[in-house]
Amino acid sequence: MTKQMDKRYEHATKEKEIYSMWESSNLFNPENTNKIRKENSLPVKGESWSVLMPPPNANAPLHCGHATYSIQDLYTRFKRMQGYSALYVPGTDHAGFETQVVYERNLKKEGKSRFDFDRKTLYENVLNFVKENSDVAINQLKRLGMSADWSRNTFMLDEHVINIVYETFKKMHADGLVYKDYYMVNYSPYHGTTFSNLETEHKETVSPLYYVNYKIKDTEQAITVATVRPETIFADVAIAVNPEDSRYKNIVGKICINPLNGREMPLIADSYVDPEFGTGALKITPGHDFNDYEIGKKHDLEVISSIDLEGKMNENAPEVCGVFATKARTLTADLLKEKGALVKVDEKYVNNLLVDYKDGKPIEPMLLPNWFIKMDELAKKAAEKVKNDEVAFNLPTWKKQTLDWLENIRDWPISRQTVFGIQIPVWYCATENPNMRVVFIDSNGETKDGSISDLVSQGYKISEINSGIQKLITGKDSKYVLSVDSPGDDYIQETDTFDTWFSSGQWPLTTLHYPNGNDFKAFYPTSLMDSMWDIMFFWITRMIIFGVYLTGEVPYKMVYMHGRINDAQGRKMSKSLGNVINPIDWVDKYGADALRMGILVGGNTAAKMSALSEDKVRGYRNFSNKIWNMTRFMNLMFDEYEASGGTVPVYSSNLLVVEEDTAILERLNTVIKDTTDLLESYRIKEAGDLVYDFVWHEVADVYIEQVKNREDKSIALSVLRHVMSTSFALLHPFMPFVTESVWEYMRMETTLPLIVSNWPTSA
RNA sequence: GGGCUCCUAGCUCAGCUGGUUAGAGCGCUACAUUGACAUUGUAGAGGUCACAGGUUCGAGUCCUGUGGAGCCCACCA
Repeated sequence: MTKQMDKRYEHATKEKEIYSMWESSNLFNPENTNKIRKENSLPVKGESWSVLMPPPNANAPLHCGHATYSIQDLYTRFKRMQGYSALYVPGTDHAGFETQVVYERNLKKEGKSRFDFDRKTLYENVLNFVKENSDVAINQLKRLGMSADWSRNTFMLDEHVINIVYETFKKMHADGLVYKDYYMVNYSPYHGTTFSNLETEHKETVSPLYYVNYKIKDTEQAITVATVRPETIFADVAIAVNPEDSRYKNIVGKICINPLNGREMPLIADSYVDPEFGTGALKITPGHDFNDYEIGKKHDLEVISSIDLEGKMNENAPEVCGVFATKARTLTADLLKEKGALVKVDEKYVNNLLVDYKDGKPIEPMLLPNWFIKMDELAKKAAEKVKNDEVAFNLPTWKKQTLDWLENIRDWPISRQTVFGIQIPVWYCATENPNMRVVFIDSNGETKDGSISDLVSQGYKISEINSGIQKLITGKDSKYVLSVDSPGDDYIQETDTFDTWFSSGQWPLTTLHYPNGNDFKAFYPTSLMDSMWDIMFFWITRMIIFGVYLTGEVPYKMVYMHGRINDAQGRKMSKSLGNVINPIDWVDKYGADALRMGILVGGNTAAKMSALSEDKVRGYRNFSNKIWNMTRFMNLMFDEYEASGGTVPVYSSNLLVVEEDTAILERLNTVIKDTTDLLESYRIKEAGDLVYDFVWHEVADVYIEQVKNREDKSIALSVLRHVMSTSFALLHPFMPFVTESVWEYMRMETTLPLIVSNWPTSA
């Protein structure tokens, strides 16, 4: 008699027990599982198989999207059972900017801001903030059943990670791929940092359109220009019209007068200007507009800035100097009106305002010195690999999109003005760069702002400046030394940090300890990369770029793009809709297996979206219970038969089976083959559906009913045990907990846990 | 403006390279339930596969167009 089974499958207690059994037996570690399989005479392939976890934000709870990590776990379990040296490498991210934003919100509640701290203190505070709850994500991932090797857990700010990132930067610098330049960047005065193009959005906004007259020099004529940003007129340097525009042909080449400051500006012709739009005349402000900057370069125009880094008007706009740009807009309009230059205002004009993706706050295009990576050569090499199918994609569209992006790539601005991140390893000598501007908190707690030479002559020591530094602003041509540690007492380190994607783009290298680590040798390139399509360009493509650049190989052989998990009605989950599902709630309620099945089989992970409903998850909870009760019933039959003196032989093909047995065994054989093939071709849903249907509607509904009436119980039970244990093994990657739970009730000779048992093979 | 995807039962979706009476889960209806499971079983209703053309012996599946939904990229002052 085996021990009694509960009437129901109690997922809450079972899942806890099972996971700690796996963990304490070290069954997620490929070296150990290989050893165990060998000891048990199970086949071990020499080959390794690996997948990296896209690092969730360390201290934030998981959202439903993270439940898709089940895909990674599914394949790890599948490959582990097939005898590969299967490794799932976990990790968490510092999520630099994201985390800093959250931290700053907390500061705001305390009535403080980032400006109250020097750089170092602020960094330490944010890091502690992250560390306080750094295991939130990890513990929840364990609840989902992730069989990741936690002994290899990597944090994005681990020392070895930072070192690799530094080495890469040095190599890129040595290869001439790094440069510093003034560049029109997406600057957010609100966040105090720049954003990459990928991190900005356009938001439809009603903005008044102002029609402004610019007088033409030595005539009574004027040219009218429409603009939504009159405050930038202070920085206007030209007016452009389309060369084909007959209305303006006779005035091209003349000089017009800036209505605010009287600057003499050329009237130029450029085909960029759309004669149909507005008045057909465009003011050119290279200091505050991306397109104008390009036109300005083409026509060799001066770049003037009228807005500073805090979003306030500067000395080039004396009438409104110190006023925030948005406010200055109406003030400037009033000024124009006074001067008789304002023709009319269209109050209902709708345009697309550039904002940041995080808070939707306006972006100010600004000319700032920035560190860049030259992308053309890097992208070209990566594109070649993609073109040659050195990496596979689960859908052809992802290959196409990757190539499109790689072929139209622009240089990558990698400096961010956030504190929480990996500081760029560049140092500036104070004496060689006397004009660098420094903002720092001195030993009296006062914030000082000025050029380094002025501050030194006021008696400040470089050491004092260094310890209280907040921000260093250097020019494009400032002299610098590339170094991780300070090259001397006279040096100040660059305060900019790397874009988070610069470090996470090297995730396959950092987690595996490139270039000399054992894991790098054993597991690179990895086998699978699974991610949602929204970070295709941020992350997936950049990992390819870094991987190819440093190792000559794409860091993974296969990219599986999964879709977004929507609510039951197919709507995107969002706080404002109030339809956000906490995945852990459903793990509590229905079990991790049920949630995993809801994602993996209830929807199609490869589709762009997939709806997740509570009904579905409940349905799969019922399936868990079905599995449990099938096992329970099999045990009751075994007990009864054995109590009457019978013995059930281990199944073998020599058994004298009847027609009913042959039928189910043949089906089992087909199911093994099809499930394996479907999984190998990444058709997860179909594989899961197949086993689900077989277990419930063929084994339980039909075969078990037949067994009830069988006279030859020994044969029937032997076949039943074989069919059940085999199909539960097929189900294990989908529903690891319940299948492992019933495994010990299979009355088999082996005590080997299912997780390291053999993947069934068809006859 | 450029590119892409989707439209199959009340709901959420499968149907891969075209081939028997179009499938699943949930929901619904009726019945059953004295060896496990009511988190159960059996049976059933329900679809002119968005629409219109075309290719084909044959189209949900391929092509063209129309309508609807959505996504990505770029962005007009």
